[in-house]
Amino acid sequence: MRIEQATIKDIAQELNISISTVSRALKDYPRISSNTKKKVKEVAERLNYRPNAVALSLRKSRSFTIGVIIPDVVHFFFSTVISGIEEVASSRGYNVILTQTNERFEREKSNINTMLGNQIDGFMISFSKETKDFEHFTKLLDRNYPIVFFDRVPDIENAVNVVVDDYQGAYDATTHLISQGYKKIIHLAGPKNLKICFERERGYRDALSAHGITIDESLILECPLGVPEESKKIVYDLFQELEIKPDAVFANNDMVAVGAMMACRELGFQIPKDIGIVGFSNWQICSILEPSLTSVYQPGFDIGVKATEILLDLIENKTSIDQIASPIVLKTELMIRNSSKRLF
Amino acid sequence: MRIEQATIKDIAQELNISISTVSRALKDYPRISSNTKKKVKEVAERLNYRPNAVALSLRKSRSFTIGVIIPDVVHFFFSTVISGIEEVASSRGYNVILTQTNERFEREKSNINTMLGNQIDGFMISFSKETKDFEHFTKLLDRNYPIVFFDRVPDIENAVNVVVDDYQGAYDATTHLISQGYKKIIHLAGPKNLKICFERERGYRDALSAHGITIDESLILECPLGVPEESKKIVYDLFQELEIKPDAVFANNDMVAVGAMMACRELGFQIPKDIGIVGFSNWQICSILEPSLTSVYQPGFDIGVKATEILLDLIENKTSIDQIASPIVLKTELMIRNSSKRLF
DNA sequence: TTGTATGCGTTATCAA
DNA sequence: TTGATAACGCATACAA
Repeated sequence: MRIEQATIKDIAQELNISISTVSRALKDYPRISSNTKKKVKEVAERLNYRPNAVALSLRKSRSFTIGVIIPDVVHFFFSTVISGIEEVASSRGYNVILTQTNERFEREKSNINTMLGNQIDGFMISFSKETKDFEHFTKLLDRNYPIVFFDRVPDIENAVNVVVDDYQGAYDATTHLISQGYKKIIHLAGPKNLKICFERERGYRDALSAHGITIDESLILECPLGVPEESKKIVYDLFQELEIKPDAVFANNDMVAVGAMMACRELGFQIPKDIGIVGFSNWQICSILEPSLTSVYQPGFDIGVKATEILLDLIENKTSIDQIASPIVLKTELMIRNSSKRLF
Repeated sequence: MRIEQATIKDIAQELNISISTVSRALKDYPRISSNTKKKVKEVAERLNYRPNAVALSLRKSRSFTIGVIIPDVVHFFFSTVISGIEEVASSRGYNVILTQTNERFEREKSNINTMLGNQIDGFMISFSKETKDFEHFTKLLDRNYPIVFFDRVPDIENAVNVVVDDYQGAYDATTHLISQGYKKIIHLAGPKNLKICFERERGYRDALSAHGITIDESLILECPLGVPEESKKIVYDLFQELEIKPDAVFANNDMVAVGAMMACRELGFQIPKDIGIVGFSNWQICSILEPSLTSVYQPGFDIGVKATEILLDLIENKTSIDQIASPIVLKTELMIRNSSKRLF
């Protein structure tokens, strides 16, 4: 049933030499005759020998595997991050084990536990929306277990965090709206326990203040689910309520922005003439929508790359936690499109 | 540096009993006194013992890990499939190792090789666009190695394939366009070496024939890249060329359909009045676009679930290849939206 | 230059 | 009911 992989034992038998010689010959140890090396390699080739990674893991207590824990694979941003992770890991000879938590705290904990049993060399974690307690992380960090957090990062000591500059991204987005003459700007916020969302809101607030606009708390609305239907309803209702209508929306993410667009459309407002809209994430859909959606680009792939490089360096002791200036903050970029371009 | 996990040896020492007794107690072997069991479990709990999965793998030549090989993680369809895979695997106690080929044949082969060294219990594969030679698959299949192919499946003996009914989906889509009064229907096809694309084209052709429409080969255009820019240009150029303009587009996927929409918009055609458009995959964007895009829903999550269930059953010898009626074909569903609704 | 023996953590076989 | 030991595949300290 299972494949019969050749082992160094098979090679040794075939050549009537010891397995240690084979082992050494395969790894080009200096003190092995080149003749032996040649013969060993020939047989290895012929038997299609591949080192048994499991045996190696056991021997070295290292598995050359990193564990990735994310809330949801089906999410454009996370999938780009995974892509970056996979790219670096694979090029440096590591495997990637992937699990999703579906935004559940319990699954996050159990996934970590399973992976621990699998001797993985380190974790890359973006935690779930439910996660409010970080003990399962600190327990590992205390024991010096290599973990790099990305995007959804915890505010705890010694954590190595890789994030995008959510604050600056939000600040730029809001400033852009202001510069286009929009004055009464709604913010559709995300769950506040997520630092990223908090930071985006902070950027929004600071941008308003910096431009002398008083912050109107009733214009900051939380969209915990982050789906278009939700934000559509919220925006729709808000517009019905208010006498003086807002003239712009800065959304915590693109899906939420889309909901806002839908609401505006139904209410008969023109975008960007009556209402300006800016999203966050710069998903593929942004350029496809009509009007195209201005959004803050988050370098997902780069986050994956950067975070993985750091993790592997930690694992291979090429660096240590105290040498890393955490958080590592990657730049966002405001992609200005038609949904917010009122002045030319 | 690394975590010091407790082993059965530690438990044995603490209780002054042998490791075999500990091993057996932990697994509730019948002939172990319940007193011993209780003590062992207590200590295990206290030391936070977790069985070392790597040692287990070595011992059993089973890793409880399945390898997933896909072209690209950053792809809505594949990410939904992964989600389904992860769901089933995790609930049945398996890990998922993920690699992407980036549509490269060489990476496909090397990824498979790496995973083989990792003692993974089986493969789930959707092959790359470059893959035209299936020897790396047949070599494994010949040795009875468990593989389940999904979506992009090879036409080889003994392969277990899980696909959606691309033919029927395309047939339904085209029939729908015809029923809405569209007559001159373009097909934006995918690369023909992919069976899924071939099947979609076949469905298109058969639907036309079945309704007495002669197939015009000049209306079948290949969009190998499958990005909006490409199909936009192709459609734009075609419309410039032709005297009698086509009145509908059936696209091989949603992105290609979006390109067609863009072209139509620029050419001043109204959708769905002048031109009807139908895509394939039913991405999230479909309902967000203006007009919303009619598309063929592919049950990605279900594919992942079904394929994984079969793979795990194969691995656990709950079924055998000859008992499986391959291909397993999952139903598509035409999601009719505004881009093709001309009659009411 | 090569061989022997040990151990990584676990299960299974045999013996007690 | 329990214990000693071999084995899974490999790397390596120690011997030769």
